[in-house]
Amino acid sequence: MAKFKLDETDHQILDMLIENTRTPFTDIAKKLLISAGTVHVRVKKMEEAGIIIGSSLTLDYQKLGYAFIAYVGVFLKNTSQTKFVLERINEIPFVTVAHVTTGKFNVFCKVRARNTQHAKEIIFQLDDIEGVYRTETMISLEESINDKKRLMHSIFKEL
Amino acid sequence: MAKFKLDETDHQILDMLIENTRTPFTDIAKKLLISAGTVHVRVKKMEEAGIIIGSSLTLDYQKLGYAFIAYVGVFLKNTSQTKFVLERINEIPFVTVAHVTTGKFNVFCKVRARNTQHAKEIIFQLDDIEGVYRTETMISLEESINDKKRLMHSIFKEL
DNA sequence: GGTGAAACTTCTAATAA
DNA sequence: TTATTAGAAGTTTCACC
Repeated sequence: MAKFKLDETDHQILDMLIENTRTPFTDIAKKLLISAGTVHVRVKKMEEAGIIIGSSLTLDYQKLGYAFIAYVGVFLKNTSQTKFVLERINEIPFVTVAHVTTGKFNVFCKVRARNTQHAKEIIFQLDDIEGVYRTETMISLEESINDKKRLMHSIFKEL
Repeated sequence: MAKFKLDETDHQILDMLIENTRTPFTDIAKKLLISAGTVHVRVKKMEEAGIIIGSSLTLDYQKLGYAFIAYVGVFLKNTSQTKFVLERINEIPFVTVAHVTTGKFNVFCKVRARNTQHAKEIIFQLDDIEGVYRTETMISLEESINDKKRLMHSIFKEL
């Protein structure tokens, strides 16, 4: 697919929708001094181009009782087992992200849990996977940045 | 604040909105065999309770030319500098997440970049922060899970 | 490309059950 | 708590710039 070219208007539309996906197109139109129809067409184009993949709610996992975040580095006995281990990892609930990485670890996961005890259970499941040599856990004491909007701004400035 | 109790209907509403925040309440109502007004009231309550913090677009960063993901572990010269270093990290564009952690590293970051060269520039900025002893980079070769919906299902099953 | 208006759909709040 | 309802608001299409 040819690279999609976004202009300033697209950026501003994305900017408002990143903040709140339910921002009415009429509001966006008013702010950008264009018609609501134009906003609609542009959003549709970005969806069709695959720039906008979807939209999702941001929930307060703390309020839901899941405040514990850990990162787990996984060492494999053998790199050839990567695919198999990833499939097993995919089956473990509360492992929310997994990356195959170069560097210290072979695979790198993020775990979201209720508490220490719960996290321990999840990490044991990781350790139990055949082909996993050992794991190394980093517990998050405090989350500091998580700013999709700022990332978009940085990207737009460069584009 | 008292812990908010979500029932099965709330779960299902969240479930549909997590998939697509712009799902019309009328559609949700039809599927759950309740009225759109009820959906509206429940969503509003969950927003007021702070369970729903907001909503955001999912963009294809690959298509935007930002396919490179790295995790960077940061070692500090002195733990007392954590706050200062975090503030500096916050100022670096393309560092999208930072966690204070126990375990191997003092601080742990996620970096989103265009390519290796770009990532190198960002990591140099991390290294240059006063109080940072050294950093250790893990490059993501492949992202494997990232499923908010499955996490929600796991949480709902437990609640 | 964009607009503006029409037709259609959805939201939202008040009322009633 | 939920349903109904009706007016307000938003979306989406399209003929025309």
